[in-house]
Amino acid sequence: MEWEKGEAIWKQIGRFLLQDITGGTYKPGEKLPTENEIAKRFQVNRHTVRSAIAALTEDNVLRVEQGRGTFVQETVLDYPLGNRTRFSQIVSGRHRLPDKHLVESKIEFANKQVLKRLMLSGKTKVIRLESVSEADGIALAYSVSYLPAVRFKGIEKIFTKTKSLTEALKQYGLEDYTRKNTRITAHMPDRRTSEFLRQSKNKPVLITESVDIDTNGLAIQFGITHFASERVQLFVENKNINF
Amino acid sequence: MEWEKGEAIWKQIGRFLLQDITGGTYKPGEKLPTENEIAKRFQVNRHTVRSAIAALTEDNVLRVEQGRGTFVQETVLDYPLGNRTRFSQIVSGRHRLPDKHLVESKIEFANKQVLKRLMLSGKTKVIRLESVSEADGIALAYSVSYLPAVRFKGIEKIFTKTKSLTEALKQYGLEDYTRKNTRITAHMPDRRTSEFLRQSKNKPVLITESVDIDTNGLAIQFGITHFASERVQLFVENKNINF
DNA sequence: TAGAATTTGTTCGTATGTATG
DNA sequence: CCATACATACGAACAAATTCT
Repeated sequence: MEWEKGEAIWKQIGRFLLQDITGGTYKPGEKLPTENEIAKRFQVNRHTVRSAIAALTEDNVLRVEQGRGTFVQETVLDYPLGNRTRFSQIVSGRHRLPDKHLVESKIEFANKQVLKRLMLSGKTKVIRLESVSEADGIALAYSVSYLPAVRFKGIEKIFTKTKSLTEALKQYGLEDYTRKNTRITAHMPDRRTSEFLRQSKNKPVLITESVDIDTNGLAIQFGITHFASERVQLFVENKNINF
Repeated sequence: MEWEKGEAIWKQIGRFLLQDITGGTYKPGEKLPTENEIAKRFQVNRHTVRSAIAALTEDNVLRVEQGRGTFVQETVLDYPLGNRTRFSQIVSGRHRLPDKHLVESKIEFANKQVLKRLMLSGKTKVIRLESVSEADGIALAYSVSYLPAVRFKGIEKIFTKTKSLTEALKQYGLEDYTRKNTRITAHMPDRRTSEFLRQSKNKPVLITESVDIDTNGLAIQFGITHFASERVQLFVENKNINF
């Protein structure tokens, strides 16, 4: 291997690695060879390789996990939290192919939390929809939604066909709805969640709880969404309104 | 132990436990006796105790951790993400006593990420402030802030005295500033962070990255805040603006 | 780092009381 | 009076997570 003079070798190695990544030799999420192997390939000391990796880590191209290896950083999806956030629109807007499939649906009595969020009371039946959202076949989120059962009877069938809650709601005459507010927490995933997201048990999930309301202010959906923290970051754009 | 007829035993046990909690026998964050011990105390089967605990967990009074025990749920602080979010105001507004103390401050050259967020370029010096935010003496967040060094020279001294960034900035003639946007992610804490937050290594942290700008649109602060996910939940209130 | 002890989670089975038609 | 369903309560055994040594 010949090195250009006048530029640090680690910088040149960094460029080589970057080419391998952009060229597709190492794909997002994939493990790079060990530092020793890379050092052998370029005929340099391991420390030189580490400098290159450190620079690429700083630039968010690589991610190093002690004891495991070096990985190509997955491109994280910026998920805006607005009052008109629609999953499919966001993903398509990023030139990625959205998909959302139903995992399970059933009708049950609402518990206290669901009742409160849907602004209901008494013994009320709700439809519980579980779904997994993907972009380019990679799982991004696992959601549980609750809708009033009387108003949206049979919505799970339409949801399965259209793969979109927005579309399904249209069939019930709901042309428009907005998000009231969103609560954000972080937790370790339970087994079910980490399996759906195909994400390590040791990586946390970002959880949003939100309520959608129709134009009359009636609650139509209470949703709990578990985002794979590895692949999604939430984003709040603050409108510059001075009160 | 005598049980009232006409009401399930587990419901009565639930009330006893709730009294112990509201009465202060078990304080927020504290561990309850084991299920077996509680069962022995009330002379019932462990399952019966579990029913009572399950109900209190549903009501967000208790929190159960497999292998560790049952704990009194800490009251979580709703932390709104708005363009005028001020830590001290939020905490005082919840009738809790805010405190924010400086851990470390130094001047260094900005790295790429900081340069980009502060909308700067070239080799620029920034002030790096590390601080821990508390409410009633309980750590809620650990923050790292970067400010342009030229403009805010010596701000760490004023910050230490006033314990508030807002106040410190006023001394530099900045009467007002707003938050541009906020990025939210979740990660496992490094050792330093989990020590500052006095939170288990196995509990995630909620991380916000945000930029504050002055009334002229100039970036004045880039901050990375690590919230104890156990004790804080973020909150986005969606303004109901129909475009 | 390997294993024991502790603690909660899950799944059997059994039995009883109560409400419903 | 009977059949059925459901909630309650107990007991035992084992699985899974965590902590400590």
